[in-house]
Amino acid sequence: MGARRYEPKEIEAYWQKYWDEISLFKMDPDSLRPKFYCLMMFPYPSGTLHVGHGRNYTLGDVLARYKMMRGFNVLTPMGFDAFGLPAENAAIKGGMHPKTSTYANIVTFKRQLGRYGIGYDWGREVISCAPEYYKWTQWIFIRLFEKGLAVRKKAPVNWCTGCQTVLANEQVVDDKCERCDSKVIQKELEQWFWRITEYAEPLLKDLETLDRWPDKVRTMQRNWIGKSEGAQIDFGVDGDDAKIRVFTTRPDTLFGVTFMLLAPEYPGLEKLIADRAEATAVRRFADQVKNQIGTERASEGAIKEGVFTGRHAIHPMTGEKIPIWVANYVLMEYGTGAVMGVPAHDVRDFAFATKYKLPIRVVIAKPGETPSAHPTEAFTEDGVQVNSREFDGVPNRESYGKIVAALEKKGVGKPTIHYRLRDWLISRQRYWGAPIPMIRCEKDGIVPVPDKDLPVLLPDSVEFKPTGESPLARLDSFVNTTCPKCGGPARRETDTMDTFVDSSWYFLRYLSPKDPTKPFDSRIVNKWMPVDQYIGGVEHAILHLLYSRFVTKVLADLKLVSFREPFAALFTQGMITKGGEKMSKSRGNTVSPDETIDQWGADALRLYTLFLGPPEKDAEWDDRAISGPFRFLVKAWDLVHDTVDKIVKEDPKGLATATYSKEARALRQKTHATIRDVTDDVEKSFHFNTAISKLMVLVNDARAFADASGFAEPGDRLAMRECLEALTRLLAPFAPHLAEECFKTLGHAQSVFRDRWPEADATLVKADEQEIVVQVNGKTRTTVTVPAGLDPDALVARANAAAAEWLAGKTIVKTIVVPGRLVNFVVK
RNA sequence: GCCAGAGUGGCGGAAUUGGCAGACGCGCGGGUUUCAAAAACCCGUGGGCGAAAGCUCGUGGGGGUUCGAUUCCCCCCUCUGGCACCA
Repeated sequence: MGARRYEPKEIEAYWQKYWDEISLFKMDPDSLRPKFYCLMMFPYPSGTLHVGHGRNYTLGDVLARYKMMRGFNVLTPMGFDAFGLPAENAAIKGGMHPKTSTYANIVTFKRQLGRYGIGYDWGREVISCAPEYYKWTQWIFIRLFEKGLAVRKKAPVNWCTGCQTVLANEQVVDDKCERCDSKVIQKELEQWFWRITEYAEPLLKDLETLDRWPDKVRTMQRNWIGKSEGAQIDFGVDGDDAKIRVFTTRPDTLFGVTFMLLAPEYPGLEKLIADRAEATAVRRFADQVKNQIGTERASEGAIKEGVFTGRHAIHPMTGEKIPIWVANYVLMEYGTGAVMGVPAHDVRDFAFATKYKLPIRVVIAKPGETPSAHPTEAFTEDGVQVNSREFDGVPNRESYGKIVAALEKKGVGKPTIHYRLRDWLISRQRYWGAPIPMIRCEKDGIVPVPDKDLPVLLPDSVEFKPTGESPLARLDSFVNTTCPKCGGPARRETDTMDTFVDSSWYFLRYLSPKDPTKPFDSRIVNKWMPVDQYIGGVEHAILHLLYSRFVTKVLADLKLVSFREPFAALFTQGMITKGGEKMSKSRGNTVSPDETIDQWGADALRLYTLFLGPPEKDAEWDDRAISGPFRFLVKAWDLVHDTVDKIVKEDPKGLATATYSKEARALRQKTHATIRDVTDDVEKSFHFNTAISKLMVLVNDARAFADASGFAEPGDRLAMRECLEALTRLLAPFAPHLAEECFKTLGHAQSVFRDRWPEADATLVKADEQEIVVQVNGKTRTTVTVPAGLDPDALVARANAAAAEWLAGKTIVKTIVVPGRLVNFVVK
């Protein structure tokens, strides 16, 4: 029986304190070792952690500890995305001031992370709501303003009726607020935007360089940016000097245009209809459509409706008169708000034309076929031009460019690219965020706060009930100021910034968290960035990751950093579910790490979290199943403590020259195969679940060996010692407390994390014997155990003998030999 | 609708380049121990047939390629995620 029982409570606090004392997680700025920047998405400090949150930090901690053992100078910082609505909403409901509750929650989070045995370089902690941090968020805002990338403009914006503030496009899901699920409506407001659209092309193109990001995330970003190539074409208006510019991806269908469509919000609409008999009807229709929201209007299922404006456009190539309609399915947000209607080759236009009995003209046909004069559906495939004058007979892929060239020559069109991406609306009419550092002066207009006056402090005492206007606007002492240019009376901007601004650069601040003179030190940042491994939830696939990439590119263009992508590798972990649902306080299905640690210990919790399944996938939490990993820890502990006295005196130098029994050789083989497998699982795929299962197998095998051996032979003692030395190191990133304790038991004086990860000996990984599958007609009948590397003829002979029962009376037509694997006899 | 990803025992999940399907763990059944229970340990555990040896079916469904398919190809079904009147 074990000399000492495994008691997690007795060892975990000790080692946590010890790691702190030796500054295990402190990055060494002067080290010559290769750097490894291991970053986990910093959390919003809500009430308390649950084990679902814990998965993210556990993964990062395992990686950080592993990389330490591989000889890297590891940077693993942590901080808090501390501005945000939940704290403010709680305060409104009568809770504490957001600042008080946020800092209290941070204390809780840090304590919980500590109990997990998760270590960080806490000396680098950043808290986004601290003035020392948001000073630099404001500083970055001003740099963007100076570059013309932070602009105030009037636009239709998303307004969350629950949060009483505007939202970015990315924060609206199915017409609802991503955060609170309230209805989101459109409002025409003047707001601050960051012009991320200026970077649409590099944001798209550089995705190609991110080969260590999940394809899924790259695809999502690509779709979100939504590039489409086409042409802009100008149509004249009959009896008016107006021009209608359309964007189309199908200039090859130009000769099939039989009507024009305008969005109800089209700016030139009123001028076009003012003197027309149809004006009243058009206005009524447009107003009605404008009042529809989101999916009601803009979804494929929605009914296509429109009205004739009484006006005609002039076809740029044929001079034909084309009726102009207003239609609900034309969106002002995309393209120019005007579309050319080609019913023969666009399903939407076809539906519209059918409904309003508009002409349908086929201009692309399948080669060799005469198109129907009355098509029953839109033909959207490739073909050759017909009814297209000089382009007839040309395949549409070729005519595409030729038609654009012809338009260009006439000065009425040119190739164009459109993106779906919208500018990033960063204003928020709420309190708990970084104030936008701008001043409005009647004389000088919008003026940035001078750098020397930063930060613009967020005042503590404010009545912050949401009214649709920023709470700061009601605080005269905040609003009233003087113009930095003319010294006259001026008013401060009272909106605060979207919290995604705070999180779009925090990974840079970790590198000089206390620097009072600048947001980050370019020299240090250029050395440490990009992040070597970023770990976080897939819910940030677009929002945070796109914004961070954008800000990085802007900083690169400002010559403040020398890299254009912040995260070289990204890992997105899956959710942990309970009862098939996401863990959340409101569902009441959260599992507390504190209680789990009280019952099973931090190492068991970590191990079970990792053992649930591959970390990129969602996983279902089963309270009972943690007993498996716990029992494994007990077995590993007992194995070390039961055998240490018997093996400890052996000199490891004898390892290479000793003689080994068959069993001892098998143990050595298992040890080295496990080193190889666990290393591969960690290194290649983060598949810690299989790594742990292999360690379980090793412990089971080693236990059987220990029970059978009296350790009288030096070979047995050496093989066992080798196994335990490897086991404790391999286990260390996963179960660090237990590993440290066992490492000490084995006689080591320093931390296992200051030791080296074991190396597999390739010659020992190979087993002495192999079990070969013997098949007859592809069906497994038996197996034979043969010496490794037996020549094929001898192998077939052995297999033949073993399968005699199934081969009797048959003729062997063919024999398939896969060395080291199987022999298959094909018989008749 | 379009684009990804997935579908394997009662459950979570394993399976190099196609080569013993179900590793490892939970649960379950039986046993040891105990006055008893818990814990621990040992044995068993995909379905069907069989006393057993063994046979047979089996990785969402249907076809195909192959000596051999969870793996490759075609068609279909279901689920998850993303996009969705994007011109």
